[in-house]
Amino acid sequence: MGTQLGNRIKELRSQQKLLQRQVAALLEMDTPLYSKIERGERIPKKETVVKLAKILKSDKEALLTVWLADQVYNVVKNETYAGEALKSVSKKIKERK
Amino acid sequence: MGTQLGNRIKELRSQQKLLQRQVAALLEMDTPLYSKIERGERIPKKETVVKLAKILKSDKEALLTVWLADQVYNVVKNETYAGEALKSVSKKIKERK
DNA sequence: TTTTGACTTGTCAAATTATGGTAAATGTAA
DNA sequence: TTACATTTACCATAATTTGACAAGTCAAAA
Repeated sequence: MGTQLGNRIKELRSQQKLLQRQVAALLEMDTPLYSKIERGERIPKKETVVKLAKILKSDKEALLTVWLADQVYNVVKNETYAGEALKSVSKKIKERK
Repeated sequence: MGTQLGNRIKELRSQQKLLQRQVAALLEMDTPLYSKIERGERIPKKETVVKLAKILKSDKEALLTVWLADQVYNVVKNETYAGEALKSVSKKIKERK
């Protein structure tokens, strides 16, 4: 399958009428690697997501959120107790200040 | 620091009056490694958690849930948008059947 | 149908991180 | 101190991740 981030940046790239090759160049990576990110075969670094937000004129917070969600999903996707675990982490997170 | 799983198994082990050395032997690992798991310096494999549930006469589901929560927490702990990301993953998880 | 350009696939070496162990240090109770 | 439980420090290896390159597919243009 794909990732939320991959789907989103592909959509944004189309809207901006940019080629993978062009975005890849701005990210200073090669096209195949960028292609893999769009298809969810690779998850980019946080720093790359920040650059992508600028290149694609998108909201940084929104992109970083889906990027993080993709990573969390990877951890829990095949787990029986994913629901309970997520709930418990949400609670713990809220307690931090 | 520490992990939920580490705290829980330490508690269970004390209740059973077992030594780290004994639990480690049953898990077929050495004591320092088991010690690290209790203190949250290492996250054990899923399989190890299942064995631990038997050794410590605990509920398998409960231990696996905290084990998974520890891993999710590791991914999001320093992230600004952790709350939103967790929420989005919870939603996605509920949709799967 | 041949060519062109965008995108994808497969593979690989290098870098990074995880894992599991040994030896030594520390703590603690008798 | 002595004996034993636990922790810390370190290290070698294994597994995973990363970024790159070569070659492939595919669609549209010529």
